[in-house]
Amino acid sequence: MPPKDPILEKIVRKLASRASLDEADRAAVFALPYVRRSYEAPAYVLREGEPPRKHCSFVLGGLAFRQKLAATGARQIVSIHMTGDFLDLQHLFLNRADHSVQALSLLETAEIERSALQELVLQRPAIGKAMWIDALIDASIFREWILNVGRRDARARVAHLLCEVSIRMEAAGLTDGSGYKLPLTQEQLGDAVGLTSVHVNRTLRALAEQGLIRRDKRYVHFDDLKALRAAADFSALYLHLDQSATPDDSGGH
Amino acid sequence: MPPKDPILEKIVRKLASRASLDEADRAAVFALPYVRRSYEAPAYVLREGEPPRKHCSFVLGGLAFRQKLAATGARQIVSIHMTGDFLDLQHLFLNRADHSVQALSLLETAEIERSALQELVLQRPAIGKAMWIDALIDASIFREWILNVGRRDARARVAHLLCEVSIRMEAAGLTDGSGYKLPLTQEQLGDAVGLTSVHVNRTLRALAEQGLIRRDKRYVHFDDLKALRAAADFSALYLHLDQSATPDDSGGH
DNA sequence: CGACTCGTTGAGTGATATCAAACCCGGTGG
DNA sequence: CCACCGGGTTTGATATCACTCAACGAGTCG
Repeated sequence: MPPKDPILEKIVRKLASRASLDEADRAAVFALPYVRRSYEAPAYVLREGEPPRKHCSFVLGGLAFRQKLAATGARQIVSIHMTGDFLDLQHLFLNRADHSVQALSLLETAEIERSALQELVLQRPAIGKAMWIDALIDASIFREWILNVGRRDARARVAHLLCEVSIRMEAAGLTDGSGYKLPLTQEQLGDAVGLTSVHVNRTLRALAEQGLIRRDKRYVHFDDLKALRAAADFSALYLHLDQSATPDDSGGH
Repeated sequence: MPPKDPILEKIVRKLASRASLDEADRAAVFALPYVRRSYEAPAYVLREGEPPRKHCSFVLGGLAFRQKLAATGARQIVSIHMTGDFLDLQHLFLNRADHSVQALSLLETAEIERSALQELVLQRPAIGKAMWIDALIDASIFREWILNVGRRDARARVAHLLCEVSIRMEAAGLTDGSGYKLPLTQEQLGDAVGLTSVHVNRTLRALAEQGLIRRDKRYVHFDDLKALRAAADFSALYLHLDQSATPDDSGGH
């Protein structure tokens, strides 16, 4: 067998963690045409209102976020993405982008042809299932964010975001669970939780004073994860982490 | 040909509006086993934390909503559903429910076997595509709600919800565009937009005083839809209505 | 006729926004 | 090496939107 492309290998691994792939599935992924690309920090991957791009991004490294704008000019970040995420699943079968996607740090991607990906998703049940799970988890996170922004106070909101980012980065192998370098400015943090950057600042300070986090510049460290989660009203159920660890293959074939 | 089941016919029509189905696709849908069921107003269709049900609901009539709870007991409604919606797509391939679904009014459904639906979605590309579109539009609405709750003031928030419900009800053939009977109590309205029922009440009054809506008990009437939409910062892009326009039922009759 | 739910209104409070200024720090150019 | 610059952070003072608490009214059901 020829040596496999290491990038497609990553995609295979990701999909295989969500549903069990047979040899034909793997071969189909390895046949996928793609190019590598990188985006500098505030670059747009996709702009609201545009028709979908010819390519779909799979994140190899770096961070990205989705955002929408209100008429007042206020911005709302609606999700954050990292290594291993597909950025375009949310538009895979839609005719127009309802939000923008931007690079948050230097973003490295594999750009896969959209039509080829659509084909795979529709024609290969196991791959389709894996992609469904990915898209559904995204949607679950959206729902949690509605709750976060709609019904929690500032303290819980930012604590919740800190927890989510921490856990997801850990799951993606980007940190251990004890802390990380905040990838967001306080302004962006505010845009993600529906607060002002000023208030985010005060809230972070309060969390630190209460001993829930420790900060050094951009780094946040969690000494008492349990207490932080309690303050955040955080339950990991909505991340459906069980579905990225152990594949179950009901419904496949 | 034997007379077709009128309920499965509805499902076929719905799917056909999203992707073009061939004869085999239609036959597969018509072969779906289902039972009718109805839920009385506050009944749960699905409870947060539970494993998925054996059946998936397709709404034939009435309204339903999704909700999540904060630790404080505060409730957040994260979406509203009506005739023609599938209620369980958001969990179709997940192992645990991350939110609850409840009947908002007398809810009439067709309950389709989950495994059969999974099978259809994965094995039949056209049906899979139609379901993808449905699920992705749900997700798009979630994103808009994050923006609504996170970055708009009370006036715009409730106006936005009024607009969305109006347009979706109109698209589902439940009203004309000029007004409708509010299906939500003010408390529920508040839970949907992240406000108190008291403040919703005042906000509705203000909208009425400004001539943006007219109210008679539970009925709301829109005289100046344009102005209301402006106040709501409403753009229908996120509903992706172009993708539900009833096209192409090739080979149907 | 109670008993209930839903809607309405008022008064007082509080959480978060706004406005404004200073500060910190890494980077750049003189 | 220093001066300056600019983005991000921090802090204070004040304003405001939405919440809380409380009461009452209207409709409905048993």
